Amino acid sequence: MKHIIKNKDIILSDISCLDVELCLFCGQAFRWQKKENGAFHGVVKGRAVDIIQKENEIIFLNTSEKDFLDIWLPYFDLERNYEEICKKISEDKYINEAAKEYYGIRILRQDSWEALCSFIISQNNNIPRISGIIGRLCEAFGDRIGENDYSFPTYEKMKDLTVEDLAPLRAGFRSKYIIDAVQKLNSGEISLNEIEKMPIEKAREELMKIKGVGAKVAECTLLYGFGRIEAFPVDVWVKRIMAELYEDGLPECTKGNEGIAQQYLFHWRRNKENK
DNA sequence: AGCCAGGGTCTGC
DNA sequence: GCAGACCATGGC
Repeated sequence: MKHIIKNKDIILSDISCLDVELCLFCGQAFRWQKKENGAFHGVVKGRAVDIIQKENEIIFLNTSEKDFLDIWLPYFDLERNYEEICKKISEDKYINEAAKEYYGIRILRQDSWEALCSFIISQNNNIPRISGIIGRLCEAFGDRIGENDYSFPTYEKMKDLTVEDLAPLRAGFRSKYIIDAVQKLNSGEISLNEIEKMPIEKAREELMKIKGVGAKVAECTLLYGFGRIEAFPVDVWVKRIMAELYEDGLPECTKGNEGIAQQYLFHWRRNKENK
């Protein structure tokens, strides 16, 4: 893929396995909106952007090359060869079916704290409500960076908050888990920088020291927050798929890319339910 | 009204 | 180590 600068826009061409709408709305990120004009609006690392996808190009509006390289290129995981990975994991016939129907899903490389916090909120919850809670979290405690845009609050910024302070979020029993994560990160008991360098088994253990972080939330944090594409979150939908199609576990062809296979299967299975 | 949602904790065996 | 109650909230 190539990018050029035009005025204040970045235009991406030679698109390879990248469907922006699918990436943003397949259940891995919770803060994006589709505007009436078809543009996707969101905030990452305190930067708001509008993205338009056309036939053969994707336009990042009103940004800079620096932000494109620092933020949007890693966020959409543009340096990874998904073409090749999809071909490999599609040796399995069901993944092949899912990947044909939803070609262009990539794993978004989100901020690790945002991913951790978001997936703590996700437990025993549904996607629209998760988005609502996170939206209220950002509005209440993030920085206002535009008319209706707020950054995701850092854990440093949330340092002195109590469970009662989170009441307006209507996060229910998850509030105490968020506070526990905030405290463990601020005290240094757990370090996201350290987790990033750990082998995955150790990283899992470390994340699960936080109350409200079990296997599934840890796996989501590793996959979406740390770019560990071998992480394999199993939620109710993936559990269904495993029972229906893969009683003996994932096929060999997914090895090393389990998280990407998971994303295709999750979205495929979840959408099939509504037909 | 009851069930479900990108689950986890706690208790009791 | 595993099953089952319980956890808040909102949509259907």
